[in-house]
Amino acid sequence: MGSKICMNALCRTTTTREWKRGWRLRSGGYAYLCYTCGSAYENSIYCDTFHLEESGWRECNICSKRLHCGCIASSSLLEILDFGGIGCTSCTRSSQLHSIHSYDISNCFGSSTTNNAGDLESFPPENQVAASTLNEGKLAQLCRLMEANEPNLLCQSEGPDKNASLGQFRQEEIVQIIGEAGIGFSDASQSSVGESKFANPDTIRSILEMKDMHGSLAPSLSMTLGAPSGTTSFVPYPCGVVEGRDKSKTPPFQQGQSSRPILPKPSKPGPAGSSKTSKAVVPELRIARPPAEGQGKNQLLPRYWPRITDQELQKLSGDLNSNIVPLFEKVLSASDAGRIGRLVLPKACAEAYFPPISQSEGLPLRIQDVKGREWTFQFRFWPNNNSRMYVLEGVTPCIQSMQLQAGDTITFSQKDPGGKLVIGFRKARNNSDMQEAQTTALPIGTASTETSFSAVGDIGWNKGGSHGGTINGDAQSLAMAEKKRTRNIGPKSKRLLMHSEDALELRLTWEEAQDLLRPPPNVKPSIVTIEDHELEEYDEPPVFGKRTIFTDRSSWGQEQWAQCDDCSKWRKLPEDALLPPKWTCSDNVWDSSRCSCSAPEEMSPKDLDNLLRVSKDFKKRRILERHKPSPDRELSGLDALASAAVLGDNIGDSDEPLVGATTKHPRHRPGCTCIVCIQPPSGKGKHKPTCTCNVCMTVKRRFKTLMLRKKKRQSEREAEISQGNNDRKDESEMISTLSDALLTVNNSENEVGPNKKQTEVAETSAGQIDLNCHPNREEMQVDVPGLSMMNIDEPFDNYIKQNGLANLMCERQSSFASCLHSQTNGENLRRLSDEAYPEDSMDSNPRGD
DNA sequence: CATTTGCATGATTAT
DNA sequence: TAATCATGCAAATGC
Repeated sequence: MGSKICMNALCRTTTTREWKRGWRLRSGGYAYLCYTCGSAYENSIYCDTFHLEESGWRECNICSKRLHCGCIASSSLLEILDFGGIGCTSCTRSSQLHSIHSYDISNCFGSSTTNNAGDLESFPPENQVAASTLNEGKLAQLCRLMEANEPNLLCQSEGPDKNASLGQFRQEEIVQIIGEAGIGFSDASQSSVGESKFANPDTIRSILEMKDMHGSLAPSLSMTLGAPSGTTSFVPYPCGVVEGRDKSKTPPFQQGQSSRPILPKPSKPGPAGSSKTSKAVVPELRIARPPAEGQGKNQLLPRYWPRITDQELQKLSGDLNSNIVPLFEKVLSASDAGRIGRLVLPKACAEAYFPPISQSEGLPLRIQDVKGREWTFQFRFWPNNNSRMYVLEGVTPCIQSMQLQAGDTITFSQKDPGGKLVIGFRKARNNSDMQEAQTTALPIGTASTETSFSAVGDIGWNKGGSHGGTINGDAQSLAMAEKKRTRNIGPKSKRLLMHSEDALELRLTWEEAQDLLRPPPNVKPSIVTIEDHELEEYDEPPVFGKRTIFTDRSSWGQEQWAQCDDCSKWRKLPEDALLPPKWTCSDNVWDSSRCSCSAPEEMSPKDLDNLLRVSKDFKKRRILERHKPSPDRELSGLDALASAAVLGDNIGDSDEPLVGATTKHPRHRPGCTCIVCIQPPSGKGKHKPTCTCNVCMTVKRRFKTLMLRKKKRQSEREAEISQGNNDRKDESEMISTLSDALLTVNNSENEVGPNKKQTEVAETSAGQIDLNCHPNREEMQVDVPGLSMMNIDEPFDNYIKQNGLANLMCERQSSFASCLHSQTNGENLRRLSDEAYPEDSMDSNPRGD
């Protein structure tokens, strides 16, 4: 299994375990969601828990057919591939047939297991030429398969054992594609060994690199990262004899390997212009490049792979008037960016690219910035658990001059030739931008969510940014954005991102987004029949469609409803209708009597209200199904809380105990804004009812939010009981108003207009309670026009009195929690207290304070 | 008393 | 379970 890295610069989670679903596009892009933050994983193609959805689209990992999964009644049509994802059965079968005709790739390129994979000099010249004629599509497929199996393999020398472990199917597929792509090899691969001598990843890589060497095949890679000859003169600190380094774990270098972005591949050129579409959204993908040569670079975690774009690289090379080889990069932690001035270097990076040091004191390292200025840092290490911890000391001035903060990325490159180290940076974008990127860019296969700056502003210094600390307009806005981002993410970028409000929201919006994927407009699918099932096959990636709602009313059967973009009237559609993003009554080809905005709505306001509510319930059930805890993945406390927030009380109302109530809470650290961490140290005085400290105000606010929700749910229940009774309408409207406001605040990326009905449909992505969010942000949630939180002060006080909680604010956290536990109607409060004071539900305070 | 320094700890991730 | 690394923390040093 390969590891995946979250593309979110502030997350960068690498995982091999958990996945969100996503899309793979023919153009070569992959988009899966980080389980941690909801951003897109990079180089991801497979998923342990890949499963067919009740609707939506999937692409065969082998033939790239686009399958409308909604047509698929049985998963027997698809096979879950060893490496994840799906393949249609016809492909898997044919691939197995094809595999016996495989070419002996290694023979073509020399011994794949003993030669250095990238050594183009070992290739017969005719092969190099031949390779340039490789069918790009096939190679792209090959790339995908390779990365599907093990992205890291593309840059690693792996022995046959490892190769064998990748699974039979996968190997066959690789060979198949190579075989199909092998038109270019045909001359040279005479000795076809039919019995599979499967492609070694190195060999595959060599093919890919040959492909890269020829600009015609990889235009976006034309910016060389190494010596254009294919061999490189760049071997930083090659002697690399360092005490304590485990040489046995360091495979030999792959000579002649030039750094290259591995995937997504450039979009296929084609008449359909799909590549245009993709590029329109994200002009240039930020792809992790396999690391350049260096001692132990094969151990470099992909999270540290440089992600400089070709454009940026070109700019940087131009600025420094030298060929630049990206080495690695690191997202700054709070410690790195703090005043302490120590930048912790990833061990592998330090040992790969920095000079070997034997003394803890290390040595001074002169590093140039992109402006040509020279900085001197102390490169040293600390002994740590029989290992070393490498740090760069004295980075504060540099960090400050670059105006970097935790979450930003610092990059290390090297001039070639010369080997001069170059330091650069990339500012992280703020969260809202990232969210936007999630919902717009991902589904069409562009996986970049990281940064949005121009090539000029990306790597390098802010224009006008100076040592003097004066900030010009651009930098000021940047600084403000950064401030905002920092507030949202917090200084502990990675850890605090866990289960943050934004992440939870992203999970939902992504799931919702899945439901919005539609066939590309004006494209007639070809129909393929597999095992008597007709499948739609599209050459174009899906597009975002219009949101519709489904109802599951037993008396009516399942229905689909859509809202006209012009008149906002709701129109009934066939259950399987798929709408384009923009849809109006005039597009209503199913009901000629209601194909005009002048036609009255089919439903009465009352029915409409019911419809929306039923739809919401339907959605809740679906989400509940999805979030149903499994032995593999139980909801953590915050997951459960988020689900509860989304689903109302469905979870909490059940007799089952809240799964994962003993949630792992992020380790409490300074800067953490959770309710635990913002409280005063224990034993330092009690709070009075009138106390307005952060803790009390937060507790109060959260209590109010809970009360509000409870009231809302209660109203809904009552309404359901007396269905059809208009008595509830006023209250419902009030709730809807609140919901609208919340959605407007929280869900701006959904293009939710002022229309109440429309926003209500989008409910699943809003209204969440997050006990770990910043109090200031919560103000937004309660700042509802006409329904100020102040209005419910009274219920809050009453509740306190009724429940004997007058001492609520006076008690310390533990007594608060236990007090709440003792209340009979405190289901929400119980959750609140469990989350707020996990010490009660955990074995101990991890910090022991 | 503030800051720096060196190391220890433990959360997280990789194997 | 091992490795990594972010950060805590106390001793050392400086002002």
